[in-house]
Amino acid sequence: MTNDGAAGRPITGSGHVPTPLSTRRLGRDQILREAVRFIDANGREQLTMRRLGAELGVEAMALYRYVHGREQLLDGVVEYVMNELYEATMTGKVAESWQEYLQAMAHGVRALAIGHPRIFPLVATRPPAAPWLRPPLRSLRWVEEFLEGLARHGFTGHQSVVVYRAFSTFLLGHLLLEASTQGGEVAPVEDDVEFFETNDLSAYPRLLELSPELSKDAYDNEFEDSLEDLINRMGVLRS
Amino acid sequence: MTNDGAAGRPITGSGHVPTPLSTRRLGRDQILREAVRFIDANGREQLTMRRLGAELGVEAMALYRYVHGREQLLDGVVEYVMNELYEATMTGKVAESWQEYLQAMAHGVRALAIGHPRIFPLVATRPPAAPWLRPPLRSLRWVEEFLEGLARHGFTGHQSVVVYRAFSTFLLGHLLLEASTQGGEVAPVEDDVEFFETNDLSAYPRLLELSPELSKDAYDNEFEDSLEDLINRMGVLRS
DNA sequence: ACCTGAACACCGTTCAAGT
DNA sequence: ACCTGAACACCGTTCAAGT
Repeated sequence: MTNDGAAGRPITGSGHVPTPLSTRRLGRDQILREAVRFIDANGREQLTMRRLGAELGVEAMALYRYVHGREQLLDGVVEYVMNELYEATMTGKVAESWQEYLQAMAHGVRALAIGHPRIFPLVATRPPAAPWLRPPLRSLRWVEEFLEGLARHGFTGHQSVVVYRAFSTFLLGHLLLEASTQGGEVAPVEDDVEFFETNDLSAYPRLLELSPELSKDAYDNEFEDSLEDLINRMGVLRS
Repeated sequence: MTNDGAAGRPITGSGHVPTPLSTRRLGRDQILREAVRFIDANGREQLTMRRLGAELGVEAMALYRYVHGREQLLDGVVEYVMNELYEATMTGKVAESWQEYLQAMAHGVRALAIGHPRIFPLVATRPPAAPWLRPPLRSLRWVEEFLEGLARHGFTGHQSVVVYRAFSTFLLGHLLLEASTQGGEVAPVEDDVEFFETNDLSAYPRLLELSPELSKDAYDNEFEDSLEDLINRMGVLRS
């Protein structure tokens, strides 16, 4: 598709491999970047070794030189967006209070979930590298830095673990929900239409009564309010 | 595999179709039950139309008479376990207080997650029928009854919606985490070994220091403690 | 060194054909 | 009415072969 024409490829002189212009040499980073882009655009069901190859102007088999297989490719995709998260959350200026710190971390992860709604379920559900590396915080480097930050703000080791656990659970619940309704496999409108066609809500009076309120998008408030609750709860640890 | 021999099948008399004994006639329910059993045993990656057919002593194509395709089959699996949940939580004796009620509901869903750890991710991540039918509570009938129960215990419609939202988020975060470490695609021991072989934790001093505490299984306490917090928070609504 | 062609063992799904 | 055989358009992955 984005193949820039083997026929008209400019040959750049001297004997050796004529590195195609613009299309940089294939490599793990380029592959992962393209995979992320592809999933963002088409959903993870559509991602196929063969299609990803085609998108990069190469046969599927060429990818195996850089990733061990499809599963490892998906792990690589998770790794890729976690690196984005690291850049976004860990390289800015330091927070003044631990409350601000947790706020910044939470909003950073949320931005990832909203920015890549079709990738976030992978971050949330791929089998983790270590059993205690809890989704959606799936990067050793990120978690190390997170614990480090907590320590800087006066948390003991034990307290940090409690915070890490509560924090990851909180993010998983809120963001997986938000991402999966956003990056919906089905367009929301079509969804509703199909739904009311095939389901007779009249058998469910309570749902019928509350469905207007249930349909209201309240993710922003839910997130902010529960985050504040979480932070308050964590404050109790320190007293 | 469970095919009981077309060769030795007993013909039961009069002209019409000789319903095979023990192997009941193929039907949607039997297919879904087998699919659930199969995923519990082998994981959802292994579930294939062809293999499921074989397990039922039939070619894959025969399944299409009862389920529209693989996606619908997975939806059916979710439906199946949600019906189990309904039986488990909604047909017992009624709770005396709303706190007891929420406790019972929460523990019911947790029992589902622990009882079917390899199916729970489906319940948690399949695109929902309606955008406001929030995972992991993926049954109109169940949610209707849940809201009904809240009303019985004196919650207004608006309050019920708030409770439903907080409750679903809570369950999603806690149980998806617990289920995915339990129904692990990789055995936990093998996991740890592989992990320490391929990752040099010495670059992460904080993780190294805290890894013993991080490895501790604390799901029981985490669940009970946060559930209590959640219930307390919901209590504030009513004041 | 890096990519490809051909091949293998699988998929989901359809449809005409068998009983 | 219910199941199957054959076929189609795909997969992931391997490996010897090309340049």
